[in-house]
Amino acid sequence: MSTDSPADFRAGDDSHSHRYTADLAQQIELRWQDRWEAEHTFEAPNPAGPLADTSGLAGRPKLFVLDMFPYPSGAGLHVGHPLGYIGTDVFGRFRRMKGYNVLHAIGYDAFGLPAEQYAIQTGTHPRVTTENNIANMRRQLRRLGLAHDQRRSVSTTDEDYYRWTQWIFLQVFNSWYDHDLDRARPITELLAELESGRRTLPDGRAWPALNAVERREAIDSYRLAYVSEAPVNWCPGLGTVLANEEVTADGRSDRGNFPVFKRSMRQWMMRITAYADRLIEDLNLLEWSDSIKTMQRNWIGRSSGARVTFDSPVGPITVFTTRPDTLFGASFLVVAPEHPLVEALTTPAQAGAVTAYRAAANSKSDVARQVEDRDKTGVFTGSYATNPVNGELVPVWVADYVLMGYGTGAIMAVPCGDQRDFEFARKFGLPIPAIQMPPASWFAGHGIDPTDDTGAWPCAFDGDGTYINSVNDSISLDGERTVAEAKELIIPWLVDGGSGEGTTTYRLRDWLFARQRYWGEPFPIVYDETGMPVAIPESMLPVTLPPLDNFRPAEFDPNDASSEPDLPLGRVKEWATITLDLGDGPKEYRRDLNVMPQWAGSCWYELRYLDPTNSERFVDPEVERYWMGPQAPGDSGGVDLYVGGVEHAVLHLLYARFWHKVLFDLGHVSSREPYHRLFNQGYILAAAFKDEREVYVDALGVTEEPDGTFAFEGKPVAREWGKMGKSLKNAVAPDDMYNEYGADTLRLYEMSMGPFDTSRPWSTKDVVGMYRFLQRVWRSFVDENAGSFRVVDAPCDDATRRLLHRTMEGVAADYEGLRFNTAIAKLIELNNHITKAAAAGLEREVAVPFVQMLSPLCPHLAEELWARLGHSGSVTYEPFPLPDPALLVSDTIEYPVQVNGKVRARLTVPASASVADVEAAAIGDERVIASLDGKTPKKVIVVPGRLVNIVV
RNA sequence: GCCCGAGUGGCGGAAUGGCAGACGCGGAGGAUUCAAAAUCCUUUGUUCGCAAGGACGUGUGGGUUCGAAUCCCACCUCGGGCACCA
Repeated sequence: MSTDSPADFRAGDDSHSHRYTADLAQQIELRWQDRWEAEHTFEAPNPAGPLADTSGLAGRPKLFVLDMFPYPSGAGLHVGHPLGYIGTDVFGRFRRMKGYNVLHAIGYDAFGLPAEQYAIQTGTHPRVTTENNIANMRRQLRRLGLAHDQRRSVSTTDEDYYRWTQWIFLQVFNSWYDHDLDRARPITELLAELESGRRTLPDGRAWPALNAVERREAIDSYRLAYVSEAPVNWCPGLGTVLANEEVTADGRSDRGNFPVFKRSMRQWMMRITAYADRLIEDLNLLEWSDSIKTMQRNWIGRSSGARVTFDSPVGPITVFTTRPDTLFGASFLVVAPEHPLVEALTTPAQAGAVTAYRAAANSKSDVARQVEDRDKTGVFTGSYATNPVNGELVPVWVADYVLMGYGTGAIMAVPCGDQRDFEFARKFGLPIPAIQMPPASWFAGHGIDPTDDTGAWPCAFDGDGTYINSVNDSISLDGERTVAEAKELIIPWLVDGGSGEGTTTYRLRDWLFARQRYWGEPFPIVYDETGMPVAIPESMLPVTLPPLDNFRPAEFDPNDASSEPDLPLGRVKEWATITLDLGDGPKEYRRDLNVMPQWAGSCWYELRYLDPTNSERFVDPEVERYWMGPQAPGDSGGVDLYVGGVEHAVLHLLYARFWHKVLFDLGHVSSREPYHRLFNQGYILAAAFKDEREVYVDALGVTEEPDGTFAFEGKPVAREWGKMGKSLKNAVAPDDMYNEYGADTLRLYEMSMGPFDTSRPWSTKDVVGMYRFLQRVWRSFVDENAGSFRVVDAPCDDATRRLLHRTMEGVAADYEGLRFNTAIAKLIELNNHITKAAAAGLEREVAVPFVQMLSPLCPHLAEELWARLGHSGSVTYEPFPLPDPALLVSDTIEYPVQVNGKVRARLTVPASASVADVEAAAIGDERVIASLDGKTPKKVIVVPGRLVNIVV
């Protein structure tokens, strides 16, 4: 038997000419999709500007629901992609019926590496492939019946769009971070402060004493977007540098899995580190899952501690530590091989060893340093530094377990309290003085007797213990106190003595923003004769991407760390220079030849959805305030519901929050955060099959053998599960599902598979369950043989009415909580009841709310039935049915009666029965008496409305 | 190693302190059909029993409770994130 092949499940023709078949579904669906478009059904009015229609707003609360910005793939959509889109569509449609003005749109994140690589593969210009791919994706999404406002469907590659991406870049470029006010401000205000003398430069130079070039350099050093020579991630395999966030833990590109090398290069950076604290603090304002918040906090990696200065013969060495309370236990220093003082520290006797060690460390990639050798290596420099708490001379070592990129690139080693230092000290025979006495439990846990002789310790001790040996003339930490208490004692002492200060460091680095590729937004920047960047005037935006036939990047050996970036835009000689008059007469300028990373366009797209046709501003402030403004004092504002996969936990979500905060600081938006509520939907997984060469075979061609094994073309293959996609050869196209079952069935199936936030395996053979459900629904309304409408005006019976109203209550709550799978189960139960109860015809009082409840999930079928019920308009804005509270409570209650927790009988009593009545009835029940077997009940628990439990 | 999340029938899942397995797939039996597909009806956790009915059952072991899939502790397995970050 073949598995997962749509052809095997094709709904066949049959003699019932009025049955709900795939063909009928298709007719209905296409008809309603055309009508929605013609009637502009899903266009959401703005409060101002070209999309304004204030009559449509009257009294409606707003809802902005958003899907993560999709990349229009050349392979088209598979059924895994629309899972989130269907969920947001159902929710949006439900809220429309609850009276909301709902903004739901989707656009295209079409710049970037994948689009360029696809173009290279197909030998077609990315402009062409991108447009084709977008057209195909629009077609596929339209066929799903999503209630999107088409007017708002932007693409990052549209000149009207990237003009504003460049404009925002200039806002960032023309801003600086005022740490006193804790917000970004225009660079012009900085200039004014420096000129007036209200602010002085950090290095103490006087502003009037600087020449014009020095002044520009000083200003440039404040900008939120700046060019700097710094270690970057160079990826020859992709021909570009990458942001830290785009490099995996094992030192490879997250796209393409190519090796990445640390190299020093001059590159554009964005000062996201200025926002590190706010990016952490404002997480508290957001409705995001704890796991995503934790991932962001971890990525930013804030740790508080102290900088402590150790004097040395060649000058002070500053170390960063999170445990200044352990200073008395610092028995040596370790500096990174790249530390600037290494050369000076090295004594002639040690020169050979140090030079060799540095060379070896340098030749190893970061990957090798971090992954291959966890075994500690290092060499002594020959020099000693002075521990400020006790004046002891401690040796200074060089070791590659200390990273130049974190803290100060130098550490004080406290081997008794830090496992890495402990291992290092053990290996090189360095002293391990104890400065804390661990609790007895710690010794017991390691099976040794308590001792302050660290020679007996199996590992370092990290925690609260009794401080010992931590005394000098002016301070004592000795005695029982927590780590936090000890830190509070030592930091003021360090400050008083001028040997240290409390400080905070971050793992987060500034965002490397330039890419040496073709398919991206050009920088709106030129360089003059000084080589310093100059902004292109806003009036000249957009800086359009020049046409280029040979847009391929130079091909490098992915392992060639010494290769140099080759900028495709540099090939357009006539574009690379430009004559401009920027106020001092026409001059020739060199253009910036980098392009922006793909993240740029997705950092602000939700704002453009709000006001896509505005040619004056990136978004009208009134429109932004309406859709995204804070809803109450202290509210962050932002998108009401943002749905997407968890893979953007740090990349997109961190960058977009950063840009949004800059725009907020500059007064361009009223919301502090772009995405108020984030919901991570699960993925659709699918079986993938590998043959004996470990190569994936087309899953559609795999058959299941009677013994439960799998075969492809007669040969055995092994099954595994993975995200649906091209690389695993297990993609199922939505187009096939529309053809075999219709879009409503596909929507229903995807929503019924499981909870919205968990991943679930796709199973084409299961789709038929939802198809049968819709056939039964149709059959309830339409006579399959005659084609006549079965809805009658007679009232329904009491049991049906009660079930109907319970369903109204439950389905509404499920939609609101994004529990679409249980909402569907409730609708199926109601329909299963109807098919038995309404044999003579379906009562209108059931039919009307049933269609309304079904419509968010299956809008096409619902519209069709709604029309047959006699309505001329769409069901989209009909109020969602409200249950009658009186019908939600019943006259009688059935109590299960347990004896010692096991159900032994059932008891039906009037709802008005008192606890005592229920208890008496339970004890008197003959089945209960039989179960008691003559024993006397010790206790009888009656939970009103739930059950009775008798304890013997 | 550290931090999250999850383990329930043959399968996807429901129940978040109160009748375990809603709903769907698959299986079994039946209706329809010349036959099949499709569709419809009945049934379907395991096990003992002719039956009535009983026993067992939510990864494992313990605990709290009248009562635990649900809460607590320990462990096992799987998935995700971070990882020489001082």
